[in-house]
Amino acid sequence: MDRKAVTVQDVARVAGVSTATVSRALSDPNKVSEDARTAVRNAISATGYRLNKAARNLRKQQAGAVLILVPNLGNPFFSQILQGISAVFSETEFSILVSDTSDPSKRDLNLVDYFLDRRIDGLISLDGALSISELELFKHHSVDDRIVFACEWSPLVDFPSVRSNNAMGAKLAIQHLYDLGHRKIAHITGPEGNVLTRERREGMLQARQKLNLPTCAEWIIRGDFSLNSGFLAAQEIAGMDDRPTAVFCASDMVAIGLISGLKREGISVPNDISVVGFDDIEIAEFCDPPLTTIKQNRVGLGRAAAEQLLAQMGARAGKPDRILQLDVQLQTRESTVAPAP
Amino acid sequence: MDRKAVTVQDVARVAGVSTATVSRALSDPNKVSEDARTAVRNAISATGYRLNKAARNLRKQQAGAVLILVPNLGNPFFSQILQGISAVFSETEFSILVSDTSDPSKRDLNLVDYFLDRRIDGLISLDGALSISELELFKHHSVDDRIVFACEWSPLVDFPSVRSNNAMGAKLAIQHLYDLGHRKIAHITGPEGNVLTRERREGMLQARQKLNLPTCAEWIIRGDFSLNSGFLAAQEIAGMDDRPTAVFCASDMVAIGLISGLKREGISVPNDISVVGFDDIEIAEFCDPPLTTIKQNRVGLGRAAAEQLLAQMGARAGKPDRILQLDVQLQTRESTVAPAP
DNA sequence: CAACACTTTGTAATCGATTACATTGCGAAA
DNA sequence: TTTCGCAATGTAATCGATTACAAAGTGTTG
Repeated sequence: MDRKAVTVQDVARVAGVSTATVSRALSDPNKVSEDARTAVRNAISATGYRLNKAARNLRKQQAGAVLILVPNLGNPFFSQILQGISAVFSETEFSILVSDTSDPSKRDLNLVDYFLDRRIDGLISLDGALSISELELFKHHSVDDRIVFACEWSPLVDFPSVRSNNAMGAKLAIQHLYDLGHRKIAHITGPEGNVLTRERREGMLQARQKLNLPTCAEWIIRGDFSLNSGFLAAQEIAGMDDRPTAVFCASDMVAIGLISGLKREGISVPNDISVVGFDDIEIAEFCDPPLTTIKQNRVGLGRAAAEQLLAQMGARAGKPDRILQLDVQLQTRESTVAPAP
Repeated sequence: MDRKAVTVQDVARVAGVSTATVSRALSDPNKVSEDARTAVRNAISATGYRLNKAARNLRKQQAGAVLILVPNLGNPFFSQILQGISAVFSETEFSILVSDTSDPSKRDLNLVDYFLDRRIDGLISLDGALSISELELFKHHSVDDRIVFACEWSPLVDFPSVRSNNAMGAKLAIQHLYDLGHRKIAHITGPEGNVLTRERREGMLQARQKLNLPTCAEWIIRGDFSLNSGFLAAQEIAGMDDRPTAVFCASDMVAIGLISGLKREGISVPNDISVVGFDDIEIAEFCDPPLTTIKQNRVGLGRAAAEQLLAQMGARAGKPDRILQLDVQLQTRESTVAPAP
């Protein structure tokens, strides 16, 4: 195995200084003299010293890690946010732990235990659906200042949060369809209870009202962000007496499933029905037809969340912007055209 | 903040035993008497004791974490493997660290340092393209028995590896096209230097030879697994004098890009050209046309890799199966039909 | 020159769990 | 009865870095 570990003691001996000086040279170089600093530096490379994190963590009462809660790791949407988070933390001392909240084997473990066990110093949750009891435990143990929501968030608490401007996205989508001449616009929602579902639906309803568009209960179709829910919605739409001329979907996956389903029903996109998605996932550009959608900056969202958490863990006085909303853009492609006359 | 931490000392005092007994009651309950065990149990719930991982790790000289190297976190293909890995480790004491190997900020950090710093006890790499110097460092520091490759692997070393049977997948694809009556079959490869590219191409060439299919240098088109490389390949194919009647793609993304590109060239899939993908990503079923492809069990692959690593870290005597190949299946959909007469 | 501030360094306690080693007590074997 | 083995427990050293506190050295000011 490994030869015996090199410790600060060894470095101190070789450098001819005390362990305190070695430690100081490493953590706060201006605290020691020029001479000591170089002596330590030399001794370190001579001995091949490596700092033992476990010892440091024990002494400093910290963990050197943050936990990222992901609703579904297999979903590329979330993993790109993770990518942004990862990019930021890779430049720091912190490691990132990743946990899938849909994992049933972890359901009985309280999240707050991660903090209490000192396994993490902070938490970023991409899952807005944390239980109220969980959230209260966070507050009760005063770790709520080391938590940030990203993408999704919980309406039950006012923890800091980084998110896309979902309402704006919905408005952009409706306005775009309106400008093309559409008046009969349907919406396929996300899963009930999800904050993103709510924001996008509200944004849509507001835009609709402002533009004085006709409404029809039938035109609000429940979905769940998945391909399949879009596919099923197609059948519903095909069977409607008063068919909409355009559909705004709560996600690109829904939109793709919808287009696939409509085709099967003999309905052509965009000739018969225009479709707008939400997210701008990579594949949107290569669909048939290429998908008009609302573009979110996922990697940027992850980065922003990571930076927010770092700022909070740095215990800078005063809470900075608690809610950061990133702009979204309309990405026009070929799935939307003016309605048939 | 937190009230002062409860330690084994406190538990020992309350339970009326020594710290050694408390520790033993926790780690190896049969070592202590029934009485002591219950006394400790009661004292723990009375005091609200939580074990300090940093202290344990320091003393036991371990990290309680494993590192997962992912070539590209934003790619759903990898993130589903990650999901499988996560599911297994969530039932153990180990946390998982995730690192994106495409992250430039980490390029200068030697991976072996993670081991030497005792930040991890094991490593699963989804990236087969680790540098030779990196790999040699692993061996040099004798940590090569705590590493497993998943999905991809490195041909430079014989570390344990869990992978899909890529050659078999290629053969299934070619055989399927052959059975439909295709003889002129093209292939869009993955990026040069990638092991998956090699295995799939070799498998294809072998099947092709066995079936006595005509070859044509033009029909092997270089790609890189991406949507865009498929899209570009479409133009190449459109311009060929002797056009193939079917294309086997090294990934579903390539296939989707290809179909999108062919359409743009006025070539219909599957009527003019049949297309087979590889992976069976979720969206394959909802493409137009739904994609015939080779199905890999990604989550299962992640699980198997995680279990392999656990077995190795458990230092069970004897090395078990060093290379585990998971079967793949042909998933027939509508992008393949008999060639036009 | 004395007094004071400031920088640099060293000594040793500390973080909290684990475990080598020592000790006790009890029953079985001789 | 003595001796041996085994189970249960306790004492204290240990893992390796950090840091409170003390001390020594340097320079400045009145």
